[in-house]
Amino acid sequence: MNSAAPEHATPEVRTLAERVFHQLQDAIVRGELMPGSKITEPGLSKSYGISRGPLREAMRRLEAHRLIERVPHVGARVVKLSMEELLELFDVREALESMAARLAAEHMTPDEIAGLREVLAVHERQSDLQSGEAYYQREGDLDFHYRIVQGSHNRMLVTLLCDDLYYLVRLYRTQFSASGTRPQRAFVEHHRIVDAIEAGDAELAELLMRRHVSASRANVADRYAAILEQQAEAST
Amino acid sequence: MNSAAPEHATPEVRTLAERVFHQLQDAIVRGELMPGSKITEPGLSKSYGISRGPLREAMRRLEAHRLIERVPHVGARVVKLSMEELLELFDVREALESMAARLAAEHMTPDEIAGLREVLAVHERQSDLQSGEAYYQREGDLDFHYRIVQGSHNRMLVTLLCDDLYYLVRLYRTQFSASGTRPQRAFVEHHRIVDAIEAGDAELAELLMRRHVSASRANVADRYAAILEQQAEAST
DNA sequence: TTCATGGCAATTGTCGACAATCGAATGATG
DNA sequence: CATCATTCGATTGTCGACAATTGCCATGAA
Repeated sequence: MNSAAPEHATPEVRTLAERVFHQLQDAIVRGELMPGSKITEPGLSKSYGISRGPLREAMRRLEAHRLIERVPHVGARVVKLSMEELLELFDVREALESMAARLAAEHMTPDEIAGLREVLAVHERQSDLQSGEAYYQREGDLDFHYRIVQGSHNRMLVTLLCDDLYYLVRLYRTQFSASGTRPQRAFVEHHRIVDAIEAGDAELAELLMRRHVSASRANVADRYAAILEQQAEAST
Repeated sequence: MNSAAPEHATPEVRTLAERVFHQLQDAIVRGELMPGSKITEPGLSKSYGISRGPLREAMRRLEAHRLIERVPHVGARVVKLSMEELLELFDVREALESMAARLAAEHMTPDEIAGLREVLAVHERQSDLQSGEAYYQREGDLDFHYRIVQGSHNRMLVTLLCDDLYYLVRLYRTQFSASGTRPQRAFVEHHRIVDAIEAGDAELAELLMRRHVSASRANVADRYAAILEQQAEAST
């Protein structure tokens, strides 16, 4: 019908509910629907031009992916993670992605490793540019982690991380992006992880990924503390 | 305090969809709806005496919890894990629960640790009985893991394991229950994990839990191999 | 026999309307 | 003036009916 929307590589849109689900997912991750804002069924129903049936189904899927929170008879609102919950998310990532790195070192194919190196090469070119850092921090980093998770060849792991948790990560990536020398260090860590995977050193890959995610978590925590302090100063 | 039976008798059933969701969840875990069997909306709608609206919502939630699989315009069927996927599930558990044990050692309160010891005591009394083993293998073990996960005080972790993955684990627990001396060894491992948690030794708790889940995985794999061999013999 | 094809029944997707429930504004009362 | 009960509006939960798509089965030809 009206295919004016910038649909890029839409995965399986065989039904209205699927389409509006992806649209809402994108709207939330891009920040168009701000965290904590309330969303009503009639409102979205009108703005998207569909009935409440498919919309409810889409919202149910968003709830399953933890992008919105619903309470019966009250309504739904876009998820708003507290700093505690954001750090908890990093703990889960640390556990899951270190396991993924271990499995990737054991099961990744040469083709997949080559693709991983290509991602690193792209990052290197991007990081030469000043403006490249923003991209690297925002989406490029996710590409790297995506590939390793998929390289684990563990469907359960892929579903949990790529389908469920990474949308949450993307939601807060812009807010607490890496700072200072963190991007450069992260880039080096990425290289070492790939080296370990290519060498088939599962234990090392696991250890490096664990430290990588842990360092990323610490960076976010530091940045949050800095923001808090700055706000405290400003209010005096 | 409450009995060791994992009857989360707090269904908090404020809506029809919630109720039929829990009913279906129970029916699947108890084996009344066999894995791989197809379920139709009109069928369940009639048998549960509700409209298709709430039923679809319940099925959406079941899909989110990975207890059923749906394909658009075709239908839904109860999930049927292959042995590969079951072992993948154990890998995820190993990563998540070892992290949970580490966090539990750091954050568990004395009260929670006391409750954990009480669970072990119940298990010891049960394992004295011959018939107790069955209980221990089936549900009692889950109690132990439940409490440690909740002791991590990490909401993300609790949701992922208790709300999502443990129902899958329960589905296949009856099929590949522990065998031989495994129950006794598992019991000893449980004790050592609690000791580590009580001592606040996070690293040790993490290591022990990792090995515990890994051993459990190996036991399932062995049992599966034995069953395969047995079937091969019978067919000759 | 085997394969393609057309129609048919069943199931899923979608819609609009009605009923149940909640939150907030309003007014009464100490 | 503060507190509480009540009413009202809006939103969510539920239902039945219609349209779209799928899989099956019979029919016929190579």
